[in-house]
Amino acid sequence: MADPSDTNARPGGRPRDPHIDAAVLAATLGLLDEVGYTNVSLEEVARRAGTSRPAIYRRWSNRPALVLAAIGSRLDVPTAPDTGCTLCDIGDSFNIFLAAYRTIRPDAYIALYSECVRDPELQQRYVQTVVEPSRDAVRETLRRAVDRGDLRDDVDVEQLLDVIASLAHYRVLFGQHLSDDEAEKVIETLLQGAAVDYAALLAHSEALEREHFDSSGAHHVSTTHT
Amino acid sequence: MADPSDTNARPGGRPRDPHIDAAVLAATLGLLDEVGYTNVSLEEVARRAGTSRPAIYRRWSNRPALVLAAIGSRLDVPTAPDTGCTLCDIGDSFNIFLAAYRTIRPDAYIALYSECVRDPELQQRYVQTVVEPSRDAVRETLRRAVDRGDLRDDVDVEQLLDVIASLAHYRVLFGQHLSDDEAEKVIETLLQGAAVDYAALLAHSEALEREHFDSSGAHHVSTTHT
Amino acid sequence: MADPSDTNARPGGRPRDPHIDAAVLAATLGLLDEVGYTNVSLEEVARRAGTSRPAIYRRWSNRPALVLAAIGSRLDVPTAPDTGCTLCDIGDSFNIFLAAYRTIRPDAYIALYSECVRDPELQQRYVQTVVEPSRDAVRETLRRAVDRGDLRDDVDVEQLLDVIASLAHYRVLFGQHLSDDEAEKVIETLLQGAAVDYAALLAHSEALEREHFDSSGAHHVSTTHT
Amino acid sequence: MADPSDTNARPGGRPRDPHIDAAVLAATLGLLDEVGYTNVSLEEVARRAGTSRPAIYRRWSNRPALVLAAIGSRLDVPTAPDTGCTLCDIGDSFNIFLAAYRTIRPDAYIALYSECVRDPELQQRYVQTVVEPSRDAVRETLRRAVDRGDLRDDVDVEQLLDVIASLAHYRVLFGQHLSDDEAEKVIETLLQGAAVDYAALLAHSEALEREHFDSSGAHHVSTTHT
DNA sequence: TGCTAAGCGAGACGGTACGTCCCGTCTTAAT
DNA sequence: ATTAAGACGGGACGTACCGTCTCGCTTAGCA
Repeated sequence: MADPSDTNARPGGRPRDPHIDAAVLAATLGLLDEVGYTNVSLEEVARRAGTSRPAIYRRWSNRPALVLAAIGSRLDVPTAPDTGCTLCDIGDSFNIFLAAYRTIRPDAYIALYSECVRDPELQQRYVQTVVEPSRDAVRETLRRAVDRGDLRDDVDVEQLLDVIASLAHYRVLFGQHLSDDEAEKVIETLLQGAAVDYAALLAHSEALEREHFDSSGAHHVSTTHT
Repeated sequence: MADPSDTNARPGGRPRDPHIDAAVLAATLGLLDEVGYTNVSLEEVARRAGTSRPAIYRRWSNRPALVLAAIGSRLDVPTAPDTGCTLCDIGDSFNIFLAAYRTIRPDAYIALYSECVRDPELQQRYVQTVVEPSRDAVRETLRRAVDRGDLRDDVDVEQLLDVIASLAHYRVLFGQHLSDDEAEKVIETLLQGAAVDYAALLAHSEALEREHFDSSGAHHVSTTHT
Repeated sequence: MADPSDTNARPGGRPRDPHIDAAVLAATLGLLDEVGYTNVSLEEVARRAGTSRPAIYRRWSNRPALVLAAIGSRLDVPTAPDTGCTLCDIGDSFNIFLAAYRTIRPDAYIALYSECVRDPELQQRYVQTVVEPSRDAVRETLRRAVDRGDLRDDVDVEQLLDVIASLAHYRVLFGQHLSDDEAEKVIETLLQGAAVDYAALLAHSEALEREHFDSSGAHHVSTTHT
Repeated sequence: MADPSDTNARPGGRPRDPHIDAAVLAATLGLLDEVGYTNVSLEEVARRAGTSRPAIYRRWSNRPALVLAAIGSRLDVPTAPDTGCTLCDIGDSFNIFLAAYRTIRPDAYIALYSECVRDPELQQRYVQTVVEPSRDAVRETLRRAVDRGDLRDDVDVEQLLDVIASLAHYRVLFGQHLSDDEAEKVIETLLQGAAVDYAALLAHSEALEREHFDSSGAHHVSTTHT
């Protein structure tokens, strides 16, 4: 995943110097921390790693691939908490997503991802490296909650995952990290629901739709509601 | 907002040629559509607009500022729907957020934003140009729902907004646009709640916490749960 | 000559601020001394003179015109020495030509002249400002020597002037200023002649020419000489 | 000399494309002929040569270095004539110096040299490329004349060279090329001498000096002369 | 153990685009 | 009417970096 086995189906010839791999990854991370993704130039990485640009290109096909590998080498795999307190565990989900942002400067992810997007394979690797591990952990938490009967068993876990993950990312993206209190409140809303009476809303919606369907063409949509 | 009034509080001096403004914005949008944000070079923009790089720099301080202005000039301000059907209106919220992605290629936003992030002022302008207008429209929808009594009045509208907006962005980001069906399901969860019995969960959580507090120092946290 | 009367046939309107003239010339000379002709930018001149570029252009049509005026304002008109010693006076000629180079850095002249060359009028003004005054002084010296009977009266004074002036310039140009001793030796050669027997050389030359003319076509040019 | 071997003591690395060298030199000469030194922009040279600016900078460190190389590639090395007629050979010296000005537009030399002056190494290369070859040829002519006994053997050949070279340059510089007739007259003066009686002039000068020395302090310099 | 060739390291290349300096001109307001 | 001064449109600069090519050396595997 993080190792440069990309282009490494090598039968014979001179073997690669493994010190270069390590030095390059370290230089990349250092530079990334200091100047941000956009300003990581392979030129400078090579300089710091005491090697040359082609040596890097031989290992990683391009800048995003390199940086992704470097980030992957630093990120550690999160594990799902299991405190017995469903509410606490779910509340902790946000922290799991946010952990990655405490390891690597947040803006790096956006910039990196913005380049990965252009290459399907790279994008997939990004997801596998950065996104999936956290989701796996949270997914387990949610599954457990469903299993315990704490969450409704018709809940689409994957979708709930999306909601939580996206909110975490969104807030980091726009500069306002989610506080624990806010996280708690969001969880409350998600679990309790925002509607006073969802069933009523649904009924009303269906009634309207039916009415609209009946009077097709005519525009006398009566907007009666509670 | 989109016009280059940045540096334009001019008492004397030769006035700017407005044709250049228009030509540059048009060239920028064209290039953006064709090659994506990363490959928009001011060199080429200038070439297509039939002007010079300095003329662009005089109007916009850098590439993200230019592209942001160009995008702003194309994006039109969304308005909140008011069909009388609360569920429909809220369901439409996703579309409002997604509209921006149908006007400009999605990857452009990520790449652009990843550069805006580095400059607080630019970031703010990004938010004002790209993010806020949609949020304003959706906020109105949600407010109206609360006013009607369709949503609980202790709901934090801003937070709900975040949840909806973030999900929309997240899915676009990772390449899987939200279908109408999915949107409907998400709304259902949000409004109805995911928990079987939220009150019970809360009570349990608090019980655990109390217990933990009582036995301070001792680490015999009994993980009793259903 | 030095004053900016170039473009100044002004009947009415707002009068020019004479302080600007002086400030600009001073700024030009200062800059010229510091950074050399090539690096004198009107931008910087205007800045130092506390005025604007158009104000300069209004007075002098371009950079060489300005610098020429500035140099002219510093150069003072040389006068012919008259010590009674013909040899000394002529020897002093070199000093007269070199004086200009001690007032303004030599490389400035070359660079300035290289731009003046492109405009006949400017070139003429350069000659009038920089070249002629010195030549006038030396011409007087030479005339006096002829009048006294110290120089042969079939000597072409203007040509002798060229020889002396050109040597002075040439040596400055190529970085080796003429020492007094060298000057003395050159004068000696010029006055005494380099040939052992000029008449013989002339006769031989004419003989050869005649011979060559006679045997037109045939190539038996006998190279007999002393 | 003319080739860009400046920075080319290369052990490893990709070799330079020699076509670019040739194309750039040709483009430079073409441009030089058309628009003059000052208006030779590396931008345009690169455009015409079908290459890029950095490729030029890699070969020549700056504009004067490039143009000098280009000129050097066109100039051919002059050889000393040896017609047996000393007078003719010497008369031809002017033509040797002027030949360079018939190959490349004269103003280019001034402008080029004015930029070379600022860099000692460049200036030296200018001299080697443009000045020395002609001087070498003429030096040989003069040496031969001395050897033959046609010129006095106490004549400083190098100085005589300076006089001839400087006059040639001076006249070109100031726009009046030396005609053959004028050249002949100058040679006559140089060889025959301008003074009626040089020995007398010298004696008088020395007498004056002695007198001045005797009456040190006292200023009764009697200006007696013939 | 010696030979061959694959593949390595590093240097330099050709080229794109950058952000800036400065030019010469136009415009407005003031005199 | 003409100035002073600000700002404009644009040409060119010198540089950073990209992705690639070339070289000479190292080393594994076959003889």
